[in-house]
Amino acid sequence: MRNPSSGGGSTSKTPCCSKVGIKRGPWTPEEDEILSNYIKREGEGRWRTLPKRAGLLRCGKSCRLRWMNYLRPSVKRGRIAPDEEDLILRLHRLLGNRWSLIAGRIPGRTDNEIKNYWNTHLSKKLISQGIDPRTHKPLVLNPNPNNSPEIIIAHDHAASISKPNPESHLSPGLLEETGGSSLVSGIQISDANDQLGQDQNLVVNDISNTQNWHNSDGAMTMGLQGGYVRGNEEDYIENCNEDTFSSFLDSLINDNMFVNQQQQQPTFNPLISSSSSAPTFNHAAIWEAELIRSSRHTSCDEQSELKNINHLA
DNA sequence: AACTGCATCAACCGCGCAAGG
DNA sequence: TCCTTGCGCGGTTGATGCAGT
Repeated sequence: MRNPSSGGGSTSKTPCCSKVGIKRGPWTPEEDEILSNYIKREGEGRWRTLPKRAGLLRCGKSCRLRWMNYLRPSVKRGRIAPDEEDLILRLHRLLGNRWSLIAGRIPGRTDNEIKNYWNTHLSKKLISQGIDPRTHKPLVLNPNPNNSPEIIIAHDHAASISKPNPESHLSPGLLEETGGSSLVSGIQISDANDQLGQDQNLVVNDISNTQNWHNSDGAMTMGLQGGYVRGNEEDYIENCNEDTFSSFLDSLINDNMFVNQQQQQPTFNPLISSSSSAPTFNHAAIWEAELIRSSRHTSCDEQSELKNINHLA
């Protein structure tokens, strides 16, 4: 499948994958059975040593991946249902390419499966609808008269593809608004070329005045206006808990939210807008930071969280 | 039947984070 | 405080199957 010499954790961090004699490529039914039986007997974990203990000529990472994405009893096989697709779309708009978080809210689906489905189906679907799959905002036609029509990414895409500024005091994964317009409403579209550099300076040097955040995927843009005092941000984050966080996220993916917004904004398109009412934005900003912080520690609460979205899934 | 191009998805890769020594 | 180890994540690759010619 791949060149064995090229990879597999060539660094010291994952030496197991570079060992000679480690099998790679597709798993055989026999290997699946060995792995399944072993994990059912001994439980998950200790992936690094699991292959040796189980008698498999695989690296630990490969075993974990196979179990997580295929062999786990809870993994649901088969096509993504329309309601699941809808949920993925909403969650992606909120969370960006945080596939594990998205998968954690769709029972039986794995991050790998959702990621693949997104890349092969949903992103193309959105593009065909004139929506940037990364930002969930409308693609804009480049009015360049010299060339044939060209689709370019809307204003804030520069932020979505740039790396977090290490000097920023925002949490990793958070990026400041670098585009040319406010996105508080989530539906305001601006010229892709306007004043990018100026805004970048604004962000770096005067972040306290920046009114909008969005994450590294540009998926969730949130205003800090409307009375939110940035100095209280840390308090908010420190005092929040997983249950409240879960409730917040659930509220964001709840149908009622979109219904209400449509009532308030007749032209509102839930697929392309990242908007919400101002109070929600304030909370969203807080929770986005918390989301980043907790992104690697949500599994322990996922069961309870899943209960909260059963009505959606 | 043979070939080509495209779509799909399982699996791999490299990186970052957290925990422990 | 530093280093090592283990784990998990998102991005990417490549084998495979299918449709079209």
